[in-house]
Amino acid sequence: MNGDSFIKYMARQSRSNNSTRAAVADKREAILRAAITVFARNGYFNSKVSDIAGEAGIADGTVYLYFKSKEEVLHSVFDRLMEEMISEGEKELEGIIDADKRLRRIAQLHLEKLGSDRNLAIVAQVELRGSTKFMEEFSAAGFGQYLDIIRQTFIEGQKQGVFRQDLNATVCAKIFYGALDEMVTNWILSKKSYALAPMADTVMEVFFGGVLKK
Amino acid sequence: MNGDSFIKYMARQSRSNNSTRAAVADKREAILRAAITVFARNGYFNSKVSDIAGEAGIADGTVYLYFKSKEEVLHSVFDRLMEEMISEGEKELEGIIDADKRLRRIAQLHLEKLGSDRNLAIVAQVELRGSTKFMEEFSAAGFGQYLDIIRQTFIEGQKQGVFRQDLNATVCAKIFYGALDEMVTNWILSKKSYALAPMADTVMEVFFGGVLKK
DNA sequence: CTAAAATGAATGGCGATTCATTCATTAAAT
DNA sequence: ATTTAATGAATGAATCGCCATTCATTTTAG
Repeated sequence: MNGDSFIKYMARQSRSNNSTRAAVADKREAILRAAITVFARNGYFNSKVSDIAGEAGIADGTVYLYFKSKEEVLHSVFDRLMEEMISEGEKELEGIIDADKRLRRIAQLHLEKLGSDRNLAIVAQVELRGSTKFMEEFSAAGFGQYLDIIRQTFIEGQKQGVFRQDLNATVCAKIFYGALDEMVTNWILSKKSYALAPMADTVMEVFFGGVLKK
Repeated sequence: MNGDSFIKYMARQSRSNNSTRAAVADKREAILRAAITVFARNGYFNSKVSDIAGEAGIADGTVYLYFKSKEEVLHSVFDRLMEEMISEGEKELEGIIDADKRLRRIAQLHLEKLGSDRNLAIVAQVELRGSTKFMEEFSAAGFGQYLDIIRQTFIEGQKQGVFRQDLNATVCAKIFYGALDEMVTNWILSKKSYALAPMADTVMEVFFGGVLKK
């Protein structure tokens, strides 16, 4: 009748396969994925909880069995993203000693991560900045931590003697992050479809060598 | 009784002093200023029209005599800002020939403009990005134009032989803009109060020369 | 059969927008 | 000059639709 039936049927099927704990995690996961899709499409404030539920193939009320409020859903999206970016980053960087190589790897990972999920990128770029309230919470938490990793890496590079010592590490970290961030923003806005990750090379080229002819 | 009387009295006074046209412009202006203050404090979606009216010292309904809707108020804020940045920029750049000097001046103007009005900067950085809808409208209009001026300047620099010719002008323009943008974002989020404009120097230093030790 | 999970209709509050009314100002009439 | 009428800007209480959240009922699982 209303077209939901197939989705709902599949949801029941998959639930019945799993242990309770796994099923709970799955459903949370499904709601988060649905939320990312819906938020990316309409923005947080224009998205209805019923949209998220519909996208996830569940009833409106079910969302509230897994999240306290609509706002908590958005929070959870960010929490998980920052957690993933930082932990995946740490693992990837483990073996790399040279600060310049580390920075290059961070740039690649950053663009790979967001370039691999356009909806997630939209939510991250758009909604995270969508309210100063959220920004303040995040600049104090995940985002500040992320920027700090870049800053520390830069300072390391200065100690290693590969980076100019006359430059302020904090500002350089912001320039580095800002450049990457702009690549992502333009990528999500662009009508053309192109790969995001390769742009890391040009960013590093400029960040390391500058644009002036020698 | 309700504390409005003085403000309302002044409003009436000022109306009676001016020609109708000037009075209309003034009131529009007052509403826009109030909106910038309120949007900066609460974000667009959390701001009520009655908040804006209250901040402007007028009745709720009066807002609708000057703007079709709440959304149009936000739009007008952006329209005016982009218009100002581009026209002021063009005027300032008139006498400057060298592309590197032009870019430096653009960076200074950008940070001076937003650094001189924190509330405006908050609305520009946060709300403009706060919905894909707005972003799309603006990347097609004012913002795209702004980025293009930077790109053209870069290409000019390549022709003049001051910038490396092996770099993609579009990407370099984005890096340049992204770096500036990040300075502004961090500035509005920071609890510390510092001057934004001087950071243009460090940005140019890195953008021109890179961070690697020669 | 019992407990847990899911449902979705109903609720309640909020806030953008409207519009009947007020009132200062200006124009017209005497 | 004084009174009267017309104007339209401004008001703010009332409206109306929307949507987050709740909860009585139903379905599923063990």
